[in-house]
Amino acid sequence: MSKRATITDVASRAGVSIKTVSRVLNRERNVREAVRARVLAAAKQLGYAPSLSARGLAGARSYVLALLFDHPSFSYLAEVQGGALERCRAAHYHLIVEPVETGALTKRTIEETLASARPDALILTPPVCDSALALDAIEQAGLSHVRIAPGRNLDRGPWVRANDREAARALTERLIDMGHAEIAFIRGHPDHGAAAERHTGYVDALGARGLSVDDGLVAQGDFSFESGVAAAEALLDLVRRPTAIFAGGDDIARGVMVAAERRGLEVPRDLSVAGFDDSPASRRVWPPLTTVRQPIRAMAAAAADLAMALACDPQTKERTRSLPCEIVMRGTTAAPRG
Amino acid sequence: MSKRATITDVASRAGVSIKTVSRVLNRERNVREAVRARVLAAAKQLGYAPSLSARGLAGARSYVLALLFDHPSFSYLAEVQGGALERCRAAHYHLIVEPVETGALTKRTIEETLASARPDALILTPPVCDSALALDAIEQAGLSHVRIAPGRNLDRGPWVRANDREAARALTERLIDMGHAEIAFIRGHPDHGAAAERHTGYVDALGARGLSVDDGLVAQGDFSFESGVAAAEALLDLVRRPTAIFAGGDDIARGVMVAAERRGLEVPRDLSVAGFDDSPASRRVWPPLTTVRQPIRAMAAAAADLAMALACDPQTKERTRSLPCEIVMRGTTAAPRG
DNA sequence: ATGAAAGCGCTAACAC
DNA sequence: GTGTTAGCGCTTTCAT
Repeated sequence: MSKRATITDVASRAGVSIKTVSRVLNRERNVREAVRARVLAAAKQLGYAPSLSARGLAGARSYVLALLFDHPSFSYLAEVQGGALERCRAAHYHLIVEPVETGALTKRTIEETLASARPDALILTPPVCDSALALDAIEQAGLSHVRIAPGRNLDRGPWVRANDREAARALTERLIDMGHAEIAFIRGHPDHGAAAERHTGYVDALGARGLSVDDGLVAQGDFSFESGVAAAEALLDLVRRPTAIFAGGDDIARGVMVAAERRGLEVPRDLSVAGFDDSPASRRVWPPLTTVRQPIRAMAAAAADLAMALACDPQTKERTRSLPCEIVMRGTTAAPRG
Repeated sequence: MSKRATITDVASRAGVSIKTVSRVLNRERNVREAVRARVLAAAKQLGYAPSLSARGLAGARSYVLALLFDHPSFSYLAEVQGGALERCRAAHYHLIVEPVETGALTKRTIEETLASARPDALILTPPVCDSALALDAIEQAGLSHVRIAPGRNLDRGPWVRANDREAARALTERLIDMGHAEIAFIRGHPDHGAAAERHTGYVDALGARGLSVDDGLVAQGDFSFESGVAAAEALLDLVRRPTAIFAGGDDIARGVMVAAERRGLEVPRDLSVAGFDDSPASRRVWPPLTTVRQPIRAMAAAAADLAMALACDPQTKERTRSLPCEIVMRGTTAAPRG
């Protein structure tokens, strides 16, 4: 339990003032190379590590990021946290994790749970990042934040998202290239920004391949399994039955598969189905679902980078980032018959 | 970005000194009820939350716990973290998460990653908690710690464990009560403390039910699938073939099931199999494996409690806790034939 | 039962 | 380039 070395110890050992030590540690300019080396050596010998508390108290930065989440799936939590930690480590930042109840979030809750820790910035995951109340409270508390995959309010501060539009376009083009001409699309929840993006990507693809967009082939869902069943039943009743259905979410896609089965249609022989999200369930259906995987870990890493950049310089220009998704072709897609 | 209220603001609003505010906040004695109420009201009106940095700098406690882990499974991480957070929340503590590479752990790494944050205590999960090097480094760094499910060095400080022995005993008794008289046991890795505990529980049960312990029915494994196959093949070759095999770990148990299948034995008709750990894989085999579930979340919660208690008072007497496991009877166990 | 004053270990202005 | 000084917002010790 030996007393920890302080900046003063390092300074006297190196024969300089504490300010110089501070300069070296914070990589400021105006330190001669010889002095820098001397300070670094002294710090190393003493096993010196600057105190987060003292830094946070004295300076403008706390070197702490907070990750807010609301009952995420195990895998989502692990991926997001892993991605953020990876970058925090590299930048000598620490990560505190804070579970929240999105529904119960108030200015007061935010203050109580976060004001004391004073992180340099918050990283918000869905669904917290889509709560206007949370955003209000965070702004009022004077904390900066970066959102991961926000569904709306894209104008309210920095965020990192997957490029849903581009991915939907790419997957649709794959279906077209397989030979499908009648491709239906089931949209996700109308309030969710990504749902619209995905639909736009689908339209992009049809246009790019010279196919006309038939609004009769576009149904509205809400990301739920049930909405998938309902929408698919309507689509499969059409005279010109689609040979492929691209669902804006994996749960919708599972609904489509059930509806197809009820109709006696075999997937993918009689109907190709594609989803979006690569949810764990998408691998546990048969055939395994063709879908789109979001780069969750990379998104979290990018969010941490943005958050730390903003902490250094609130004027940082880059405030948003769209990352490419991965198309995961599995068993539910094939060339149409005949 | 309004300036945050400080203890001085609260003090002047309540018409007392900052020391009195500090007393109220820290629940010290010697404050009149009327004054306490006045301070609390002022704090609430100002939305005051004490600064972690200032507290950590001035006082002996940092109100921060650090959770160390090394590539845990998604579910383990989520459970451990959830359990710890639950208690941190209640006590106004924060949790920082720190991934480590157990193999690469050195005094230097510990210092670099943790000395700066100065948590009041560390919570160590396997396998970090079984690294003597890590324990040395942590002790040298003067940090207190609580280990979750340590496999050895139980004398080196506080820990929380599942009551493996009692659980193994209970499950073995269940097998005996089903009618099994020839129950084999496959031990886990000899270096792992829990492996020995589980075996002891098995022996306890045989004794309690008046059965003799036949060392020929006890095989040595190492927690791996392969060791399960090998051990089971030997056991199933015995003249007096066991009617049940209790494996000291789920992976071993999966090996047993494969070995049984190769012999043309049907589980559970011809052979009952039980595992230990309730790993995700145990639910994904057929039939689903009878096993023992450790109370991971509760263990983490208890570890956080212990850690915070030690932070308040390093002399705290309670330094270890054993929590009961849950026996999970699934499809691999049944009464023996005939 | 309450208050005054002295730091904790840093960073930020400003001096030199 | 480098040093000096003044806090940051608390807890602690010691008065009263």
